[in-house]
This record gives sequence, C-alpha cells and structure tokens, in this order.
Amino acid sequence: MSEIDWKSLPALSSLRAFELTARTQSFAAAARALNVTHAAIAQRVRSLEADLGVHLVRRAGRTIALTEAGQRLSRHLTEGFETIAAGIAEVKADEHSKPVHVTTTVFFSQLMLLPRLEVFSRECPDIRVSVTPTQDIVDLTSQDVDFAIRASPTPPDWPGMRIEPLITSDLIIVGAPALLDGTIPPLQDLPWIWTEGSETEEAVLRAFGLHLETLRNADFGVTSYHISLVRRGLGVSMFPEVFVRDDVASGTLRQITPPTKISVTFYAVTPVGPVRPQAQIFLDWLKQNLGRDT
Amino acid sequence: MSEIDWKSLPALSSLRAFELTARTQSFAAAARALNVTHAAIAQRVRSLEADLGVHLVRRAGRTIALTEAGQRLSRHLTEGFETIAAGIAEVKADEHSKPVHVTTTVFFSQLMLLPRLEVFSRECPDIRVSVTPTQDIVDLTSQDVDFAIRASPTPPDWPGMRIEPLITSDLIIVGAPALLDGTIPPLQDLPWIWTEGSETEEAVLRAFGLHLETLRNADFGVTSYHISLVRRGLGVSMFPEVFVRDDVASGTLRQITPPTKISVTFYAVTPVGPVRPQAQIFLDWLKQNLGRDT
DNA sequence: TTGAAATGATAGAAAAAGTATCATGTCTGA
DNA sequence: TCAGACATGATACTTTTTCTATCATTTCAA
Repeated sequence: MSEIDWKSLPALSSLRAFELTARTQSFAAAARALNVTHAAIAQRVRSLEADLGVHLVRRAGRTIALTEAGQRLSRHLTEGFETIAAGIAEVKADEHSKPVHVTTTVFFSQLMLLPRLEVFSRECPDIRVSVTPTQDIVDLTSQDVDFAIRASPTPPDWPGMRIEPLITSDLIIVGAPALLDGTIPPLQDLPWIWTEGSETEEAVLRAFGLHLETLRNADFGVTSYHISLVRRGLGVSMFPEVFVRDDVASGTLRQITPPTKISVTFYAVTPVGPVRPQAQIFLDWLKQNLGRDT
Repeated sequence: MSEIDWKSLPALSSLRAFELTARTQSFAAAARALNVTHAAIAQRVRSLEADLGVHLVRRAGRTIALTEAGQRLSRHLTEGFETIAAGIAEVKADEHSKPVHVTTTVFFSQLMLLPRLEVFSRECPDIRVSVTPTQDIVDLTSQDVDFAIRASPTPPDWPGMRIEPLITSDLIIVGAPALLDGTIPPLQDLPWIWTEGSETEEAVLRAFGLHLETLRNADFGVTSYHISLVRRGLGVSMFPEVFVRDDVASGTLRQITPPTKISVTFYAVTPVGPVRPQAQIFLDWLKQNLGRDT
C-alpha cells in the first residue's frame, strides 16, 4: 500500500470525534463516551467537515443523521481505529504477561532473592519474576531487563539509569564455629577468603587494618562459593550482615564485629524510560522485605 | 468487533508520531515528514512509551531500532492509519468528482445561467455544473445543493444561510418593436404581462405609478413564459436589465425607461458549513461574468 | 579530528482542544 | 398545550497539549 500523506490528513482528534458521533448517532453520547462536553464534539466534527469540505452530519433539530459521505467515512474510521486499538491492547496484554526480569549477582540472588521469591509469588500470584544472575553488568537497555540490583558503598552515578537504594547493611566478619572456638585469634592470623585482585574487597580488608601481603587466602576463585567455604570452616570472610543473618541466628556461622564499621548499599538500577507496573510492584515489595527474615 | 474504549487509548498524535518513526526508522525523518522538529517526535514517542509502560524504540547513539513490541505495534498502526487515510481519500475524491449543484428559478437559469455555462466549462473543464431550476425554495441542506440563486430587493435574512450578492440590475420595461412602434402610448394604456397575485411584481407596478385595477394583463399563468410573450408582442413587462440586454441590443425588444428606478439584486444563498472548492470557484466566476455579455 | 547528522533535554511559545454558558429547537407526557 | 427533559448551535475564555528553539552529547565518516 502507498505511503500515508500525513500532511493531508485532518486532525486525528476530529476523526475520533466523528467516529464516535457516527457510532452513537449523537454528539451528546459521543461526548459522554470521551468524557468531554457536547460542544467539544460538535466543534471537532464541524472542523472535520470544514477540512474535508464535505457535510458529514445532517442536523435535524434534536437528532442527527449521517450523510452518505459521512457513512462511508465512518466505516473506514471505525475499522482503522479498531485495528489500532487492537494493536495497543495486544502490546499491553503481552507486556503484562511477561515476567519481571531482574538481574543481579549470583551471590545476591542466592542469598537474598531466591529465598524471598516464594513469599512474593504467594502475595502476588499473577506477577512472575525471573532472575538472571550475572557477575558482569549486562546492558540493561538492550536486554529486556526491568532492573538490576548492584552493590556499592556510595550511590553510583550511571548515566541513563535511575538509581534507587534497596537496603543498606554493615559488613561483618563471619566464620564457622569450629574455626572460632574459644578465644578468637587476631584477625590477621585467621585464614581469609577473598577474591584476590578485587579492588573493592581488598580495600575493605585494608580498612579493617589487615595487611594483605601476609594474609592467608583460601579462595578458590569463584566468589559465589565463598559462603560455602566459610560455612565449611575453611576460613573467615566478610559479608553484608543481611546475607548471613540466618546463619548467625542458627549458629551455623559465628560473627566477629569488625574493628571498622563499613556498610554497603544495594541499589536497584532501572533503565530510564517507562517502568512496567509489575516491575515497580516487585521493586517496592523488595524494599519492604529485603530487611526481614525469610 | 468490540467497541473501542477510547479512554484507554494513548494520544493519537503520539501514535501517529510513532508510526512514522517506525516506518522511517528515525525521529528526524519522521519529523521532516510531519513538518515538525525532531524534538516534537521524540517527545511524542517517549510519552507513548510512558503511556503504554513499554519500550518501543531502542536508542543507540545516532540510530534507533524498534523493540519487538514496537514492531508489532507499528504494524497495527500502519494498517489502521492506512485504512483511515484511504477512507478520507475516497470521500475527498468522491466529493471532488460531483458536479456543482445550483438551484435557481427557471427564468434566471434560462436567461442568465445556461447561456454562460458553455463558457465556464471551457474555462474550467474539470468542474461540472448541474442546474436545477425550481420556482420554490428547496431545502438546501437536505438536498445536495451547493448554492441557490434568489432575487430580492433587499438582502434577505435567512437563518442558517450565507448570503452573497451576485449582481444588481435595474428593472426596465420592454416590449416588442411592433408594439412600441412610433409614439409610445402611456404605460397605463399598454397591455401588460405580470403574475397576478405576486406581491413583489404588483408592488413594483404600483411603484411605476400604474393602477392595477384598470391595467390589462396578458399573462398565461406561467412566469417563465413572460419573456416569450413579450417577444411575440403580446404585451410589455418589466425585467432586470441584464436579462434582456441581448434582446435590446439586437433590437428584438425595445426598452422603456420606467418613471421610477427600481433595482433588484440576485443573491447566492449557501448553506452554512463547508463550501466545496469547486462550488466557490463557480460562484466567484459567476460574480465576474454575470454582468458581461454572453 | 573535524564536520555532519542523529538523538537528548527542556523552558517557554503556540496551537489545539475543551469548558462554561446561554440560546434554540423538538420531542414526550401529564 | 405546556412544562421539562434532552438534544444541538454558538462562542468567549481557559486549559491542555503540542511544538519550537536551543544547546548538549553521541556517532559516523571523510
């Protein structure tokens, strides 16, 4: 089909007013359907008639009737607008049924997200959530990700992203009870588990007054295993308090309050632009529930 | 198909902007096609995305690409808008091809309109004209009449009608040469031809100082025949000068300047509302040419 | 690395659409 | 046949929407 010459089309609002007028056979009814006054409709229809140079509606006292031209035009308009409305409905429905897509670290998803998802799905059964654990920061705009969750000591400033704090937690040091039985040796003498080369981790260790050069490291190279290594008594490590709250409460892990108080905040990172309602709901729910026990 | 829920539809102008953006794959190109700035388009598309809560366009530096949802929506939009555009084109084309429809008296159409139509159709070959001679004033709005031509001594005030003077002409008295040979007898003694009972005609006769009670009348009852009766020498009568200018010039009729000068104006009467361009052209042409010789 | 051509952002101007109101016309039912 | 409900007509004024003008930033290509 040929291209549309938009410049020669009348105002779309006039077409809409006329379409409704035609279907309802009344300015007043059309006005009600659009939540405007009858005058607005009448003006729009008059302007359409003037644009086309054609009488579309025959006014006869209290009632109106379409002219022959009006009837033909209205048939086209109804069909066209219905096509458009159907397309919008389709996109909306589709968008609604898609799960909320969150991406975060393996760590956060394992310890914080997954345990809470069951609760959320009970509270909001019609909102599905899918989590993609990634170590790297994925390109949120090109992937279909609703938001990411990232840790940072200070609010990050990423252009084109909306940043929202989710939860703040102090970093604490934990170890297996076996390792920390009786009197606790100086931190410097304990076996540690950290990602060698990670600037943020090492900066924190230094802030705790440790000397990395002489510190033992039992790391295997996979950050997400650290928690299991610690649980198995292979060393101590630091985590946000909320990550290990359950372990500490149940006695699986024992907590050492570090000499320096350092906290980390987890931020929700949303691409600029529209946020899907479901995503917002889940995000709000997270804010409420991340601090609570599972 | 189900009714359209207009209230849940986004702004139509946003849909239009997006449709063009989708087809041109560029805000800038869409802007050019609509004769607006790129900012206008970008704003509209952003607002559409916000309305739907869906990303439709993926911005990547200097280029853009549609998301999957954007592609699906754009297909619907293009189809819908094309349907609408086609309907408008159809109505316009149809309206254009219809002849200009004029209604007036038999008299005016015979003496003034028909002789000039040939000239007009030579000058504007693509505008057809149809004349419906009627004595009565037809309902212009319910019939498909572009305009009527009516005579009146003063500008008439018809509600719902646009009145435009076409030509003004003095009423003169004419008779066949045979009847007015040699010395012309007093008007009161001549045989007259007028529509008995017509208030306007009789008022004019009285204004000429004639006494109707004693005036001879050769009327047959059909006003449009008067001119032939006069030509055949059966009596004298009064006409707007322009009606009989040719007769007088050619000597078919002889003119008597009446004692009182009375003029009559012919008005074009157009129903309020849109005027078709062709009708306006013909009307303007008439204004220019009614005063000229045929 | 410089210019052309996109998009992004946004305050303020312009245009479009709508409201409020009053007038008029026409059915309907007491 | 008269009042009242309900429709359209007309229009000054207000509100909302849309667009412009402008400047910044990004990208691509010569």
